[in-house]
Amino acid sequence: MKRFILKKETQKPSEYLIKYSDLLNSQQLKAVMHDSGPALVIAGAGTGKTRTLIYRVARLIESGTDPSSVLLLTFTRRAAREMLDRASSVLDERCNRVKGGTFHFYCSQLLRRYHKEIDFPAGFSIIDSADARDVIQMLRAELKLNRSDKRFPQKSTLLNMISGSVNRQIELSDLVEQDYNQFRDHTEEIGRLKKAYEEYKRKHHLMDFDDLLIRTQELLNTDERVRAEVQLQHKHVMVDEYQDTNALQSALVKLFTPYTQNVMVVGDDAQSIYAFRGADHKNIMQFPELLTGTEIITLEENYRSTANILRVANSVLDQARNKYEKKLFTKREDGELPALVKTEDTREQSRFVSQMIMNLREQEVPLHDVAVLFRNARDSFDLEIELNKKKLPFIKYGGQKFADAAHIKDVLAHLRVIENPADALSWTRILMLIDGIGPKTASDFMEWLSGNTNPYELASSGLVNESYKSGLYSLSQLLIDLKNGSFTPYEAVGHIKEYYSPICEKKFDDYPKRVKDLEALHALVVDYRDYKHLLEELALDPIEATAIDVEGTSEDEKPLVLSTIHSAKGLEWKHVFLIQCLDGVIPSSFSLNDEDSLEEELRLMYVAVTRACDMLYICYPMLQHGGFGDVMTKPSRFIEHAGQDLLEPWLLTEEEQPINNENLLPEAGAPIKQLNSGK
DNA sequence: GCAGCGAAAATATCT
DNA sequence: TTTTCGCTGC
Repeated sequence: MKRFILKKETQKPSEYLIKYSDLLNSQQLKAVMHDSGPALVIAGAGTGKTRTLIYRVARLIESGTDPSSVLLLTFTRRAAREMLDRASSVLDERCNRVKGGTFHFYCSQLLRRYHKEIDFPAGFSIIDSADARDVIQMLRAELKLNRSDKRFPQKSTLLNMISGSVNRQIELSDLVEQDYNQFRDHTEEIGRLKKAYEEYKRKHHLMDFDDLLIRTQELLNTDERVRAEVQLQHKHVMVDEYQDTNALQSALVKLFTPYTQNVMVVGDDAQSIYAFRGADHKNIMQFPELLTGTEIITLEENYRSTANILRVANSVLDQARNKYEKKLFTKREDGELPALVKTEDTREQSRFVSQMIMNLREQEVPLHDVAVLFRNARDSFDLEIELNKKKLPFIKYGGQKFADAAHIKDVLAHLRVIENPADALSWTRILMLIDGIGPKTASDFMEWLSGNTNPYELASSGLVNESYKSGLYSLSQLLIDLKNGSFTPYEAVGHIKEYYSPICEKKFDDYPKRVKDLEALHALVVDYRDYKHLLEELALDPIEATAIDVEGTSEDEKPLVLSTIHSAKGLEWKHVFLIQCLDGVIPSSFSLNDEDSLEEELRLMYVAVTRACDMLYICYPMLQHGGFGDVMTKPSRFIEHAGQDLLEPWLLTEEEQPINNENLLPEAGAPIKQLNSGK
């Protein structure tokens, strides 16, 4: 029998403008050229995962795929933006028309488009977890659940439970049983609270982060027409950082999957660090079961780190109980041996790090190629003081977000009631700012507000009491102005700031700092066209950097990066300092009793180590100054047994500097290390 | 019903 | 160390 081969209608490699085969290794090329059907790319740290995705986007578009039929789901919106920008620069502008963003962002877009089908108004508000906790707190008091003799969980714990059951797609009662055994007597009340919370959100047109995902799932599961429409829009779906998706998100991937089954997911099971959000690192290995016929491509050549850094990384991973099928290799040279720096205390650690960074800067290493990483946002507080002292500019990622601060939320709440008059949460917030109005009065106003066509005429409510009359009038006047004035967000925030500043001064002792933040907010909203976009952006894509500048950063030198390890995911720097590398910090003391959590901390350590290209410095202080005197510390168990063939111990020597004893370390340029061979 | 104070408890990582 | 709770006086 004669076989006739039907050629697929794709361009031949030779016809591509971009010379993919020159730019990529064979495995990367395989992923980039992968055409149809599901694919799983297992990409170890530093193996060019992002590069592969970027070239795949370019390749698809070069082959004639309509950019708007490509969906690229990433972990942060910043990541999506950067990838598409880079794809545009290797190919052309068309790449910027690819649909990209986080699951939450894409779902919010779908829900706004199909708001009728889910019986919500298009102007629903998205609430962040701080808002969600406030609602829960309120309902908790309302349901009188806190009156019980036995301890009832705190609002954050409650939200963790509710959110956990949603994201992992398991029953709340089972979750309480498994993970919160100490509260099992309250299972029934917790269930009631969950129900009340859901009713409240529906009534006031609010959606929390989980709702964005769950409502989309419901919509696509129940409405065949919408599902078909959505699936038709995707020719290709790509998901980055798939190891950090949860059960709900993988269900969504399946629902987005077009009939062509063109789904490519990329990730590294050894870098899964979001279990606390319901992510399951096993998810990625089970992807072939989600979509049958999955092609598996593995990237193993690391281009980022020196061989010595990779050896440390591998020794971390070797401690895992869960063995990862990963043998990263590099053609890079050994490089310097990573340093293990033991300091007297946290102060000395800060002085060492800042001094080293100044030395590096003198050796022409730009500040921006250096990063300091840590487990918790607060672990860098002391260093921040030192950097300020030395006038080293830095930017910090992770920790409390700018938009989480109470004063920022206060200001934005005024805009939110304009956008969504049913947003009782924001109403309560802004009413309680007025002297004389507490929870009871605020809730009386809520009563009046529901079903009132002009909620901003607060004076006509018949609730006006002498004690808060003037405050209420000013608020009412402000809101009416905002509603009718058709201001830009910049003008609106200006008005609110004027109204709010005196309140801020009275409410907070540290108001100078907060007033400065308000200025920053004001400057920042200049780019937004309307309230809706502003509020949505701030909820889904909060300003990542929490801090801010240093005085005396005259030059436009790009700053040093301080970051939590979580926020450092996917990034790399030439020199990386890992500070506070202590047992109880990493691994966190909360994780010590649980195998799975401990394993996640180990992966976190792995992520931290693999961020470094040229040089890695692992630092820990021997003493921790606490409230009740000094506490001896233990270095992290993950590095405790690393031999001197892996990590070179550095001995810090103090140099006498009678003139200025702030500067106890050797001057820049002077040798700072000695081999601690004698131990 | 509100605000302020002191005691007690919890305490991270992020969309 | 900071946030939350409960109590007291206005």
